[in-house]
Amino acid sequence: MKLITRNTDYAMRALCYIAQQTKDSVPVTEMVKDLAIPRPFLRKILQTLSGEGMLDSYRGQGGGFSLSLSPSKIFITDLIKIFQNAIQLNECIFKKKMCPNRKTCLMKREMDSIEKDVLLRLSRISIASLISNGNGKRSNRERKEGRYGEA
Amino acid sequence: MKLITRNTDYAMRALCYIAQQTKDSVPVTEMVKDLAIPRPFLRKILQTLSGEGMLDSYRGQGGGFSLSLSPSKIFITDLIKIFQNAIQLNECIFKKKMCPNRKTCLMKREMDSIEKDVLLRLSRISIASLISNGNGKRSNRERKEGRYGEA
DNA sequence: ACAAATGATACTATGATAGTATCATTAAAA
DNA sequence: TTTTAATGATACTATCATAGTATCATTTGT
Ligand code: FES
Ligand code: FES
Repeated sequence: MKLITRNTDYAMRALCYIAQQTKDSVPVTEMVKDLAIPRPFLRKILQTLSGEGMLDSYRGQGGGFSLSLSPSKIFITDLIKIFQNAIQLNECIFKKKMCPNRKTCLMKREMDSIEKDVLLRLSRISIASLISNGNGKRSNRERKEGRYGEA
Repeated sequence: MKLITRNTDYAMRALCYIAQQTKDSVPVTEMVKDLAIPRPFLRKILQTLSGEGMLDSYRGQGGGFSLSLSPSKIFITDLIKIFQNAIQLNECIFKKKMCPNRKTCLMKREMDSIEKDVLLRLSRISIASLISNGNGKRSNRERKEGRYGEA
């Protein structure tokens, strides 16, 4: 019963890391040093993020990755969508088969409600909200713009 | 991202089913007919429940299973504990390794909080609460009318 | 030219989930 | 007492998601 898988989690942290750098772009080599994530795995994750438009990438020497979006506009739910399968807490096994009445099925109703709650709460966690407090310094960009986490 | 796996779900439904029977004990054969769960799988699940003290079992012809506890004292969290691994929504991957400060780690704090919420809500769902309304086996009338629920 | 980076893509490993399959034992009923 | 219908115990298999690895190609700054 895991809500967050490693690639999602790693992605979060990598994005936090990048957000906190002042450089124009951050290479994997550097992240690996600080984040202790297996290099090929992190590379794959970053490539995916790049493909999904969350990161801009720069090839060649001196290249690396930078955020495409403001840290306050990147939410953990975005990453879940990218890296994890269905956000679906229970599968409603007896679809058409036998549940007497899906509209009144308490099991389904409760699960749906819990799921809604979870997603709502997750959808409030942004990169900005994570780096704005305790998890490290704020970026220059944030400091300049006076942004404090939160959407 | 699944909160409830099949064995937990099947267990819930089987328990609901048993709770609704008037007989002293319900055999697997009968449950399989109505619940459309693969027989050997359901058998395994019920054996586990029996071993865990959720069901009493009666061997031999005319045997079967009956609830050991009142339906209002069987909660979905009990079943999750029995059938699923750790209830742990995120794994806190960077344990002692690198998280600047575990006490202030926002990621961890948020996840812990969400997890607590989910468990609280799940801990309120009992067999009794599920059978009190529309759920569980189809009534004789429904069976006669050939109604197969569905939304 | 070389070194340092990403892009693309295919492959492998592990573990959890979701089952199946058998044989042994018990107990009611014929 | 034999048959039959049930559970007990236990081992096996299949599938899928997660969690990675491994290579080669391409780009780009020095
Ligand atoms: S089982 Fe899916 S709606 Fe009741
Ligand atoms: S990463 Fe586990 S506490 Fe911050």
